[in-house]
Amino acid sequence: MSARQVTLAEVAKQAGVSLATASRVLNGSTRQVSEELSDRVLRTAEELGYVPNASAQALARNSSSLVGLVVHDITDPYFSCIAAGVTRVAEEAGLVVVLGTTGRRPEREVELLSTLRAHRARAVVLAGSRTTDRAAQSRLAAEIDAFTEQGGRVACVSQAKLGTDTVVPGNRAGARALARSLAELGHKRFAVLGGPAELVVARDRLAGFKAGLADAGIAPPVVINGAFTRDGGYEAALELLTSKSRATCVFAVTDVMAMGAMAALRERGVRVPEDMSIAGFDDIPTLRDTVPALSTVRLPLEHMGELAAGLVLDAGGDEARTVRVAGEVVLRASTAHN
Amino acid sequence: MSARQVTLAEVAKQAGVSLATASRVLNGSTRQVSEELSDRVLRTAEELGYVPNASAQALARNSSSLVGLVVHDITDPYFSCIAAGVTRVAEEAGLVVVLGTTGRRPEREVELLSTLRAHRARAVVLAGSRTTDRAAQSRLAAEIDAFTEQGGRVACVSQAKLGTDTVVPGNRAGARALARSLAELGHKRFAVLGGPAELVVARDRLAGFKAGLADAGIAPPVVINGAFTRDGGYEAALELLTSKSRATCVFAVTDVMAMGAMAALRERGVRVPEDMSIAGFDDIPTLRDTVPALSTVRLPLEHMGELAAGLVLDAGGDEARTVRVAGEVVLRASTAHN
DNA sequence: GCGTGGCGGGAAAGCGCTTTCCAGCGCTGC
DNA sequence: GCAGCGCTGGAAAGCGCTTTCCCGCCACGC
Repeated sequence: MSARQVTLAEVAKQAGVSLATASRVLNGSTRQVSEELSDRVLRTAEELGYVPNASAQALARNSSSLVGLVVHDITDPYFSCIAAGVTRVAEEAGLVVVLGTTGRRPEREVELLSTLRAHRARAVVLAGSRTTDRAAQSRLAAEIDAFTEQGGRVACVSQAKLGTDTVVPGNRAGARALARSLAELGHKRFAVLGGPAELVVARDRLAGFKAGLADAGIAPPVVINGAFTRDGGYEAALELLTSKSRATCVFAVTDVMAMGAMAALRERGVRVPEDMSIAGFDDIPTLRDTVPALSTVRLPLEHMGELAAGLVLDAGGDEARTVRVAGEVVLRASTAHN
Repeated sequence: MSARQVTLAEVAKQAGVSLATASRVLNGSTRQVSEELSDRVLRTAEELGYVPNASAQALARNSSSLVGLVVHDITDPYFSCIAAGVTRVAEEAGLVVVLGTTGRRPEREVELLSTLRAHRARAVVLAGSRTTDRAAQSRLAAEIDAFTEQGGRVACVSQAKLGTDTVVPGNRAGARALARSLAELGHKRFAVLGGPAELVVARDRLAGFKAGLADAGIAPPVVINGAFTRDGGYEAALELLTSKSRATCVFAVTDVMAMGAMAALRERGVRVPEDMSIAGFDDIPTLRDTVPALSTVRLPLEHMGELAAGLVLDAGGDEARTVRVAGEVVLRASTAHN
C-alpha cells in the first residue's frame, strides 16, 4: 500500500536526462528534443508507470484542466441531459468535469463558484436557472467577476444578464408558438402551472404563453405557481382542480411538472386528453414513452450542453456571446381538439 | 481582466505576519495562533478576497479534495440518482466531485481512473456495472491497484470482485422475489428481456428471476438479450413479439428497458397489463408516474450513492467492505392476475 | 580563422502552499 | 536562581512540475 508515486525526477534520472528534458518530452512543449532522448524518456516513463501530478502541473502552469458544471439537481433529466452534453465536449477536449449541485440554493451556487475558483478551474458552465432575486444575483455576479478576473471563462445555460457567454433557449418564442398551436386545437380557456415567480425561465415561458394566447385572441390563463419539480406540478394541478377553473387545457412550464400534474389529474379521475389537455416544455427524452404522450416544446438539451461547453472552451473574444436555440412545438396525444 | 490572484504571501505581508502564521490561521492547523494575529490575518484575507490555491494545497499536502465518480451515462436515471447520492455526501464532506462518463466503454473507465490518479483524487466511486470481459477487468484491476497504491480509495456500486469496498444491491434476491410474486399472480409462461450477456448485473437479475420461477415450479423463461437501454428494451420486446412466444408476463431487467418494451408493446397493440404483464427493476423515481404504473423491484438508488460515498470517504481498514442493499418488490398496475 | 546564429541540453528559479525546525519567552519546580 | 518545559512565531525546506536562462556545439559566411 501507499507506494510513493513515480515522479518526473525519477523518470529523468532513470532515463539519464535532465528534469527539463523529461518534462519537455512528456508534455509536448514547443522545444524539440532529439529522438534518441525522447525515446528513452518515453520508454522509462512507460516502464515506471509514470503519471504526471496534475496539481503540480496546474501550479506550475497556473491553469488547470478542470471545467466546472453547476446544476440544481442532477436527477432532474433536464439537467442530466445538459450535463451529458457538457461532459462529452469537455472530455473530448481532454478536460475533467467537476460537478456541483446547488439544490436550488443560490448561496450554494456562489460557494461552488468560489470552490471552482480555488481549483483554478479553466471554465464553468452554470446550468441553473437564473432568479430575479437581486441580492443573490449580485453576489453571484461578484463571484463570476472574480472568476473571470482570474482568467476563467463562464457560460450560462438559459437567460443570464450577467455578461457571460450564454446559451439561450427560445423559452418565450417556444411557449408562444405552443399557445398558438393549442389555440388552433379549439381550446378557449387555459391554465398555466407556473414555476416560482422569481425564476426567469418560468416567467419567460409564462409570458410567452400569454403572448401566444393574446395572438389568438384568447383570454389570459389562470396561473398557478408551484415548485419547479414533479411535486410542484402535482400540487399545482390539485390546486387548479379545487379552484373550479373551467380550463380545458393546461400548460405546465416544464415536462417534469407536467408529469406531476398528470398524476394529479389521474388521481382525481380527470382524463387526459378527453377531459383536459395538457402540455409541457423541454421534451425530456426519458419521458417520451409516457402515455398519453406529452405534447411539449422540444429543446435540444444535450446539444445545449455541448454548445455551452463549446462557448466556454474556445477562447473567444471579450465579447459576451449568445447562442440562441429554438424550441419546436411537438403535439402528441396529451392534447386533443376541443 | 486577469488580475493576479491574491496569494497567501500577500495576505501575510499585508497583515504583518509570516507566511507560516497566515497559513496556520487560514487552514486550521493543529498549531495555535494568538487571537490578535489570527484576527488580523482573517480580516486581511477577507478584505483582499483571498482564496487558497487548491492545486498548491494539494501539492503541498500531497492529497486533494477531489472525489471521482464514474458512470456510464449520466442521462440514465439509474446513474443520475446514484450520482445525486454521491455528490450530496461528498459536498457535505467539503469535497469536490469529478464526473466521468464512459459511454459503456471499458477502456474509457481505465482512462478516467488514470486521470483521477493524476489528479491525486482522494477516492473514486465506480458506478458502472462490471462486465465479465476478462481482459477489460484485469486492466481495470491494474488501474485500481495503482490508484489504491497511491493512497486513494475505491468503491464500486454493484457487483465487483475487485477487492474494493462495494455496495451490492440484492439483484439476485430481488429478481427472485419478483418472480415469485409474479407467479403468485397466476402467470405460467414468462419472458425475460435481458441485458448484454457479459453484464454481471443483467446476469444476476436473470439468474435470480429464473431461480424464483423454479421456486414456484414454473418452466424457465424465454430470454431475449438487448442493450441495457430504453432502445434495447424496445428492440427486445419487438423480437419477443415476432417470436410468437406465448408468454403472458415479461420481466425487463431494468425499468428503462421496461419503458422501451412497453412502447413496443403499445405500438403493436398489445395491451398492458390485459394482454401482457410487464415488470422492471430499479424503481426509477422519474418513471413512477407512467401509465400503467410499472411493477418493479425498488432499489434505494440515491441512498446507494450515499453509501458508496460513505464507504470511500471514511478511512476504513484494509478490509474490503461490502454493504448489501435489499430490493423491494413493488407490484403496480403493469402486472395483472392471469 | 573567427564571429554569428540556431539548436539541443541542463541548471535552477519559481508556482503557492504546508510543515518542520528552531528561537525566544514566560512559567514551573527544585 | 536556574534548568527545563510548553507555547507561539518565523525561516526555510520542500511538494512535483514548468520555463527561463545560459552554455556548448555545430554549421555557416566572410
